[in-house]
Amino acid sequence: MGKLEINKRLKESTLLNTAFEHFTTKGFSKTSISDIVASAGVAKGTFYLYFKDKYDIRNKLISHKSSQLFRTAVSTLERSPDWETLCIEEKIVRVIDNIIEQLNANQALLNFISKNLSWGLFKNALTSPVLEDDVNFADVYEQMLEDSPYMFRDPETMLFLIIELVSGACYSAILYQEPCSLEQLKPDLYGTIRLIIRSHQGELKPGRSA
Amino acid sequence: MGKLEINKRLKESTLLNTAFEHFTTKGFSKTSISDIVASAGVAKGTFYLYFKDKYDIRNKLISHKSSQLFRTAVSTLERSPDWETLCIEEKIVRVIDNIIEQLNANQALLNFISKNLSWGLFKNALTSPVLEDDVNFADVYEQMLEDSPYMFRDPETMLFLIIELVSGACYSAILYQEPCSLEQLKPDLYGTIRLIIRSHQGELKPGRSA
Amino acid sequence: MGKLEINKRLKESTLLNTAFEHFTTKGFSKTSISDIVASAGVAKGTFYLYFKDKYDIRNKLISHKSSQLFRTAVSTLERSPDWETLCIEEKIVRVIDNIIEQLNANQALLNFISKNLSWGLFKNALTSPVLEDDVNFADVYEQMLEDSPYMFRDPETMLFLIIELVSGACYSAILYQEPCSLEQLKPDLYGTIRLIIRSHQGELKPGRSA
Amino acid sequence: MGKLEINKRLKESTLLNTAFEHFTTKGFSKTSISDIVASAGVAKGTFYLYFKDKYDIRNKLISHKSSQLFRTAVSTLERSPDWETLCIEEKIVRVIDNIIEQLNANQALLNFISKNLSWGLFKNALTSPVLEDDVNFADVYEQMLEDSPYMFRDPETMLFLIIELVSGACYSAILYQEPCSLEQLKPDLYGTIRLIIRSHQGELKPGRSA
DNA sequence: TATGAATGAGCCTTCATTCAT
DNA sequence: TATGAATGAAGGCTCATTCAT
Repeated sequence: MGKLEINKRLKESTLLNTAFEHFTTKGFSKTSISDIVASAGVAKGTFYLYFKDKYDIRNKLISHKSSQLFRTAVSTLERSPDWETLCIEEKIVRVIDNIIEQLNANQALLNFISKNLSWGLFKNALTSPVLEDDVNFADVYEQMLEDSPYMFRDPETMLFLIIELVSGACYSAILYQEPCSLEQLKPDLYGTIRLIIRSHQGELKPGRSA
Repeated sequence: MGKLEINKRLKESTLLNTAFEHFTTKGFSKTSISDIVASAGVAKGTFYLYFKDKYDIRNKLISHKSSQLFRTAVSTLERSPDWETLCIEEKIVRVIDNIIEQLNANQALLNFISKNLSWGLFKNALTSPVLEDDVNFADVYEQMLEDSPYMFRDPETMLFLIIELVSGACYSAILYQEPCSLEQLKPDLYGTIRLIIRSHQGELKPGRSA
Repeated sequence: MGKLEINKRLKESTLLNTAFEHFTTKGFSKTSISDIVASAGVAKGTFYLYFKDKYDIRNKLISHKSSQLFRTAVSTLERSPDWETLCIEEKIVRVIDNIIEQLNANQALLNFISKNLSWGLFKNALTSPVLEDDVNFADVYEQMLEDSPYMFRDPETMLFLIIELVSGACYSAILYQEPCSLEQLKPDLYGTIRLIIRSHQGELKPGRSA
Repeated sequence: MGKLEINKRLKESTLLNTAFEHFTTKGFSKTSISDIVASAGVAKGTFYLYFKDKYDIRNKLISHKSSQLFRTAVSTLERSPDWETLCIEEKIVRVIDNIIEQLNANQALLNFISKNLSWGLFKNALTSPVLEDDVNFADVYEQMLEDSPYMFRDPETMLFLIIELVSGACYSAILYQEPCSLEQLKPDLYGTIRLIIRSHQGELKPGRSA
């Protein structure tokens, strides 16, 4: 990678970071391109060399940040000594919990992602990383399913239901303590997630034992 | 209510209707006050006699429309001969189903509501009607709980979980057929709702029988 | 006409005047709306209350200025004691000559009009005045034809040919002395105009004598 | 001409061609340098190695295209068996007619040339070819005059008047059918051209017979 | 000769809001 | 209560040109 190429990566990354700063601080629609480039220390025209428009940078940010949440969760959890021994239900709940805690600690990020996320964009984020080291969560999920001794009916819908539930619930509970605090919500929420998983769980795979 | 009072109500109502038309057609941020007042046939200044600003009319609209969804659902269902005999689980699923079908038939409305709804605004919509004949769903819900022979743990959270799940899932399934069509999603979705309800359902109330 | 109405007329007129100043000084494409409103002493938004865009004000200006050229020519010439006695050929040449002299004296105007004029716009200018007292040259021309004892074949094409010839020729001769000075060109030009007129001139009208 | 020299010519020619494509398709001011270089497949900076700026390439294009019109007309007509026998009046009318038909068949070119042509640039085009095989119309015209048995008063002005007349008239008639279609205009137009020529035509040259 | 990333002034236009009438 | 002319900051975006490589 030549010097010039590195420089370009750097610039794109700077723009993404400063844009994120502004989006989370004062919201997407109140952030202007001028704001972004001023903070990034580049000219306005430069912005348009890297991104088609404001929506483009937003979508790339969401993809990137979502991916990052999963990467952090997975790489943290994989280090727990008991990870490999856990059943899929437990694994999923732990991943969710880890992500929720990340969001709880970074409410600006939660606000930004929730307001701008759609399942389509999200699915995309999980499969096509923006930056090179973004994790591909789809692979991780598939591995979990494979490792499980059980078969699963419609794993995509299962994930979808879980994510929609979690994403709406967290937004409200973390940011507004509505209808209750996150801590109060968690048991119920995780209970519901387990119910969803179990209701999609089928028979033992041939030649496997629980 | 004097003639003048009626006239005012009429004007407010006209503004709400034309604003809704524009918001659902081209979105909130692309609708200008000019658009609204032009369609409503009043002067720009007049708008500000009825609403504080653009956000004000949007919020009132969401409240009103959400309320209307419930009112329509409940008043339709109450006419079914078997309504009174249904258990609460069945009642809730039917209400949800009715609303989902309304939204499926009116996707512009779904789009508008989903993009702009938050639990806080929503709860508000269900308890404090904007226009006089908007139903108070909180009362209906409470009545359902009272009619049920069972006790319920944390009914507000239960409703919250259900609504967050449904709202995210519908948005994606109806508008984008993601991760599957509405018809394909329904069994899973309603199954999950029933799981949530059952997991909150407690003992028989004293002196009641199932 | 109310005070407010007068004020609006005044503002439109001011905008037209300052726009003309800029267009003729530094050209259409190099004049910005900012330039215009700054000189006119109004806010930028105000411009758009009076004109759709830059093209709109340009077209209105051309119409207005073209009309004015004819009005000035005709009203000047009508005051000559011999005007009524002149034949149509002579009248037309005098009108053209008067206009050419106006343009010779106001080369910025010539430059502006020539670069932006098209026959369509021009015909429009001659028939539908922008401001109330703009003359309707079409009426004057028709009157000339009527007053003439001769019939004319295709008078619109005749006028068209004359105007296209004059407009191209003047532009070059006045502004660049190409292929010769205006004074040197005039005999030839007017000779050609007379030829065009005569070639369209037909028989005596019934019951008329030359 | 070395290989390198050829390569340069080729690049210049490619740039001219793609620029022409864009100018005629969407107009001069709406064509950007980016558009041109992208189509030409060269880098932006390269453009400035061949042309001073956007105006430079436009002017060169006009010169080239105008020249081409004449070259095509003359070389076509010279092939007619009767060409040598024609009088100058007839020759000029045929050249004009040929050019008009070329423009009628290529209205984008007409539009581009008319909007950007001035007598100065035009005269330049006819005398100083941009590319090597562009014809020098001035020579052809002079030859015509020489071949004619008649003397001509002020042949440059004569040509000037004809061209200004034709250029304005064609623009309007071909592109807008105003004030009438090209076919309807032609007799009048060519009649006028003949009148102009005849009015410049003088005595027989000494020692010549008609 | 050729490249193309970077520039940044400048463009047109929109629009929520105010206020004199 | 109602009007609608006026505001002017702010917006997103373009593009001719430069210059280090």
